[in-house]
Amino acid sequence: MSYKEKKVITIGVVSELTGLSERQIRYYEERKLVFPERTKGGTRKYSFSDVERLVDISNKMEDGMQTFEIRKMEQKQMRQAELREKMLRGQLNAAFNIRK
Amino acid sequence: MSYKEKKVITIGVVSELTGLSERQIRYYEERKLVFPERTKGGTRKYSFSDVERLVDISNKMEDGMQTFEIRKMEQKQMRQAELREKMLRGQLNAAFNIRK
DNA sequence: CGTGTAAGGAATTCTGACACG
DNA sequence: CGTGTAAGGAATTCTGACACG
Repeated sequence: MSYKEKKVITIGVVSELTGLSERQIRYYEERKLVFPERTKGGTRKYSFSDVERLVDISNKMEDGMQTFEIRKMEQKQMRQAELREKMLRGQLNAAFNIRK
Repeated sequence: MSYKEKKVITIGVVSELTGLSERQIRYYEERKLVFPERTKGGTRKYSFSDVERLVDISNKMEDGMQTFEIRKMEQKQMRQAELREKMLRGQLNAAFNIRK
């Protein structure tokens, strides 16, 4: 796994990197927008990817979007990405695998 | 600056990532082999690059090398890198900048 | 020299709740 | 709904020191 995806950053540092309060960061987790890992002791650990996501969320919140709208939007993008991949696979199969 | 160089990881996580004890990690800092940053409160923060360096140090220690030898070796590599760059610059100057 | 450990304290994080709106 | 805050406790980290070798 790349460094960008590795969950190693504590919430205090994430707060500094994003400009968000720890309260906000925990709340966005409660609303299923970010998914930190935990140490054995229970301390949250985030990735740089999470930090990017949080900055993105922050911008959308400033634009007046609500958390459930953001979540819905991300899910939609997820579904579309899956759809694109599925279609691509289908075309590849059709092209190379004419007969079963 | 790239994610790899950003100092964001606390010593506990570094310990897990490297397999080194916190004691060892702090000692290698004392011996000038790693240079973490600090939070306002004084907590150490490391980069993924530091983690790589620590793994490297760990291997050298297992090979029976002493901390001062490791430091000396790294300094030598540093000097050689500088030298190579200086020579490269000189050649570029000679090629493109014939007259002052 | 390199590392483990117990010690005491400080910084960091956690959760659940009340508040405002 | 989204966020601030005070509260109490637990996890994490820090430093300086003693120990072994």
